[in-house]
Amino acid sequence: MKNETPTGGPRRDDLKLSAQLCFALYSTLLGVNKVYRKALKPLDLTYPQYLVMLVLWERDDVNVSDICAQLYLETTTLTPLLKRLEARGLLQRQRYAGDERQVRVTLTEAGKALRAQAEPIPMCVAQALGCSLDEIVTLRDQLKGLRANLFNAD
Amino acid sequence: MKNETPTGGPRRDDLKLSAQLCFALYSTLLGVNKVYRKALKPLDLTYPQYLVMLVLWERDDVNVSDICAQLYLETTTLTPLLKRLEARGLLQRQRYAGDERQVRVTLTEAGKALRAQAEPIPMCVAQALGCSLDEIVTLRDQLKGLRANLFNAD
DNA sequence: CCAATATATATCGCGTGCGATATTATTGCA
DNA sequence: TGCAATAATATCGCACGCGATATATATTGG
Repeated sequence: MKNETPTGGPRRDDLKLSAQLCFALYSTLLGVNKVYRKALKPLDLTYPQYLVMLVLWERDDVNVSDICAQLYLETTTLTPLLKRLEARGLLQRQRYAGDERQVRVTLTEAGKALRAQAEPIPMCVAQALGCSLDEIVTLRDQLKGLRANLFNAD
Repeated sequence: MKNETPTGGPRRDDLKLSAQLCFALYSTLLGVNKVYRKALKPLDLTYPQYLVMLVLWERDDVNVSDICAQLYLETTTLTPLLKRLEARGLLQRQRYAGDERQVRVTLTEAGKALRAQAEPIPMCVAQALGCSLDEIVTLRDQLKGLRANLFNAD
């Protein structure tokens, strides 16, 4: 027995738990965004914009789909976001000569300089999370597993 | 020693872990939305709209701020969402006679009837999550703790 | 070599999600 | 009582996030 109905599917309570986990994820992320919004206000960056900058600070000169893959986002989302960062002078977008379909994204000096200003962000976030390192690591790894399942579903 | 610097703050690696947890949350939720989008397509509901319907199916005739509190959303987000559901004929919004500031939300017959169509949703989601019950419960409860911290941070 | 196919990015439309602000109703206090 | 403070909801503007679709370039098969 355990968690199976006679036909092998999950029980009714199990289904509720899954829905509860999803809502916990949803509502917790609202809180994450709230904390990042406050922390990023001095930089005038949104959380997704900050994620893009993190990618570029780690490795400059990547194409759009590289960023998409790393951040689990669609080009549909990234193209306008990148254009906004370009308009602010933080990065440049230019067609790649070797393959004119690709657009290479590179940091400007202003984009590189912003990294220094972003230094206190992780500390703000760590303090807001306020939970133990062990818990953070476990949670992170469980979420990675969940994410893999969700993106592979169908 | 352990996880403290001489000044008592978190170490550099700890900060990275917090950021990694936040990104895991962010990207996992993208997957959750993806799964719900597909499951909810026959109902023509978004995930937040579905959450509102769940609230109302559980307890009808609530005011806007009740829903806000339950879903961790601002009225700014809910008002337009509720107006869309009202326009679709799933619910009604009317000022409460006892306190004209409040707006009471009640399900229409169509709104109640939609519940039957929503019955297979939790199963779709449970299958997509594809992890053990124990893990789901643990994750859910850890996230609740995290959420409380995040919403209480400053 | 050239047409069919695949790939990379962009455009459009719509629904969140929230900060700043406005509006109306209620409450509290002098 | 009357007026300031508070509360509940709404409006506006902007940035995601993605499905559907378009466009341009590259690749592949005949």
